Amino acid sequence: MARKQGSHAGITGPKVQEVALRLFAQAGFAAVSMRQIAAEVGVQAGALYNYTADKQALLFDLLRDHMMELGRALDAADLRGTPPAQLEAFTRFHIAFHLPRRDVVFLSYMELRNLSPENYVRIAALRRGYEDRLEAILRAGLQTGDFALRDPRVTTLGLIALLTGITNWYDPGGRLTAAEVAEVYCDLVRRAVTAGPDLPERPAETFARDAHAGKA
Amino acid sequence: MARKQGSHAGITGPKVQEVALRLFAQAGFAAVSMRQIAAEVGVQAGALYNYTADKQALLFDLLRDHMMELGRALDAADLRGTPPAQLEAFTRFHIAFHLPRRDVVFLSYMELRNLSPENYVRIAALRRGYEDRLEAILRAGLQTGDFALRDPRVTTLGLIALLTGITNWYDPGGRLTAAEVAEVYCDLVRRAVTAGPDLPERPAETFARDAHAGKA
DNA sequence: GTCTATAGTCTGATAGAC
DNA sequence: GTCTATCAGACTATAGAC
Repeated sequence: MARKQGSHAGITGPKVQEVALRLFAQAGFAAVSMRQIAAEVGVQAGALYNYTADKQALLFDLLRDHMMELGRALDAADLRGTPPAQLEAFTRFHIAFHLPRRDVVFLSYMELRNLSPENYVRIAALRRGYEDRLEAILRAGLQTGDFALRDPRVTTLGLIALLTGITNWYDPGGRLTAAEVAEVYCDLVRRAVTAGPDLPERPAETFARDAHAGKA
Repeated sequence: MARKQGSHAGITGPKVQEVALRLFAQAGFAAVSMRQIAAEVGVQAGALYNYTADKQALLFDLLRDHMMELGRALDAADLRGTPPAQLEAFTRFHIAFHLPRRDVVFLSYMELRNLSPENYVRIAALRRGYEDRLEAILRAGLQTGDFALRDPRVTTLGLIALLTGITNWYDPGGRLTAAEVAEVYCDLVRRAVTAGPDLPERPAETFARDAHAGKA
């Protein structure tokens, strides 16, 4: 111990990402200094620049890696069956993926504004791709008549906000297990969009006059 | 014009709050300097300290004023009638109040971590009071049999996340008017919690074993 | 790959003139 | 109530020794 110098590639690199993620999530990107990160990693500030071009690249890499892992995990998930079955599978996938990653989820929403314009566009495109996967399920269910909803795009954004919001309050040591929370939310999501005999009077898609224009 | 000195109480004071809110929301509390705020207000940095004890008091005052105005506005809203009517009124109120205040809503979620512990407790208590108003409506609807849901507390937090999420994507110049968005969300909220003849098999409140313990 | 040292700039907050 | 001037420290990023 007490080694003050030497080569640690393969150890320091991942540790920089880990520490930066934790500190950014706790205090905010702008509030965390490169010296703080270096101190927790166990090196001097200058050494960080062997692993990142600058502070903002550190943030971008964290967000990009998160979004790409999300996409890969969804690809690997089993989202077959009828639209209601797909919706339940998506709901459970979203909760299961996001709940253990509360730090980076918080970062993904809070620190987009600290990305450069080009980097922002890249992250936003990845997010849009994920949203589109849910929207496709909702549209399929409209076609089959399983779902009744006024606007697939807005409903998509609403459901994702509903589900992602869990990460803001969930306490692993709290009253409910993650599985119990997932049950509550599966119910909410399913009932929010399911066509039922009690509510036939409203048109399914009142505001779809420009549904593919890109804007929400 | 070109006046460099003089007394402007009653003008500068509110302007400091305005500018601070806008800059904090745009760039984050930690990323905004007192000099930046002063420059946009049109004074020198030192003059700000006539209006705030320090930078953090500026943030706390913004959040406290917002939460107290929210409470007063809800008190003034017409939330009578059956639980379903109350729920629709709450939904419309929440959207109407939050949509024109996107900056401070964003601040209220993102910058809680930059409050001192005492200040955090005060803001959290105000928020909890607001959440409890919705939870009371849900519990009333469970009693009357109008609503069916598994957990009033979790459902409350879910619905608030759903509704508040609108502020993250809504574009006043976009495809939908605020009134149209409100219709979509009224539908989602109502259907998510309404007891219907199609879904009688699930218990209304499976996880309520500790519903008043304080933790979600 | 990590160290030390440093350049150049910005920070929150205060003091005292007017 | 606002100004100017200033303190003491922190910041990102780089240079060069090892």
